[in-house]
Amino acid sequence: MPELPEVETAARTLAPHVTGRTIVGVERLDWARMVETHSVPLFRQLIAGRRMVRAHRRAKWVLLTLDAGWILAIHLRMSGNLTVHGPDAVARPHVHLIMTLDNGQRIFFDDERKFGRVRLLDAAGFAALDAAHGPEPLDEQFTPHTLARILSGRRTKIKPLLLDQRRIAGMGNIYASEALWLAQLHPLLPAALIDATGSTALHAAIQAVLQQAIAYEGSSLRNYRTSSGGRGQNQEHFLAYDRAGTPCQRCGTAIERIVVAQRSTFFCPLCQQLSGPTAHGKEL
DNA sequence: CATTACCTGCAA
DNA sequence: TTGCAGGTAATG
Repeated sequence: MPELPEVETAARTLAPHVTGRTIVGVERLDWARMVETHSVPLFRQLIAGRRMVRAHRRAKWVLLTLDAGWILAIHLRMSGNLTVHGPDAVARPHVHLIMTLDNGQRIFFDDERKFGRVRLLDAAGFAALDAAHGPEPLDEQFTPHTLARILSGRRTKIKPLLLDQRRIAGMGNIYASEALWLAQLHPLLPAALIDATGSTALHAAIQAVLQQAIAYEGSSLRNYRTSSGGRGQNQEHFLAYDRAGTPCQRCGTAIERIVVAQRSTFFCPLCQQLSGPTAHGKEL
């Protein structure tokens, strides 16, 4: 499920509930593979008694900064949700991690498909995680020039490149299609063939698509909920994703679905051409 | 580069 | 029953 906007929403809505609170213990942890860095007993022991200093996001990781130099990094993968509940809330069986706080509130990590992961990282571990990811697309340092350098010389198709977390952090299957639609770039266009006009348009499109989605608290298709339990609203504003057969909002042509790098990809065959006057591409 | 694996649930 | 789902890592 979650891409950058959903993870950002999760971190933001979690922050006021966790900042300054202490984790008194782990009430449930029934899926051992979830914890990638430690055995379950050691993990339970290490986070018990830790005070949480901050909740934020890097790439698609929710980061809970703890005292004693630890960072609890949580990846929601396809179906994960982080929610906050009171002492009496009943956790459904898909909740595989429950952390109890010193005020009686509990954090549920609900994860139907069990792909979600948590890591308890020290400073070096976090530095490695950070270094494994490309720039944050909403940072000031991410400029059209940054993007142009990422694209230059890469023979890979633009859509899979946008999904490569080592190149750009946080984009996923929904927002890659949305950004390419907005920038009028064909998903199969080789990255190196995108000219300055195209990379400038793509830069603006990536930021616009992500900022809009954050403003709507993410896209809720199946599983995703905000940390307070609500649905995001951005799915009401898709212009390409999941719109195969419906008219393009620019030109009226039916949106098409193709498979690129094993992922569903949606685009307008008229507005997003591999070459031609609207292609923003170098001559092929 | 493509395929498979990891998991579960839902719709066609 | 089959195919598909917002992600990623591990294989040929």
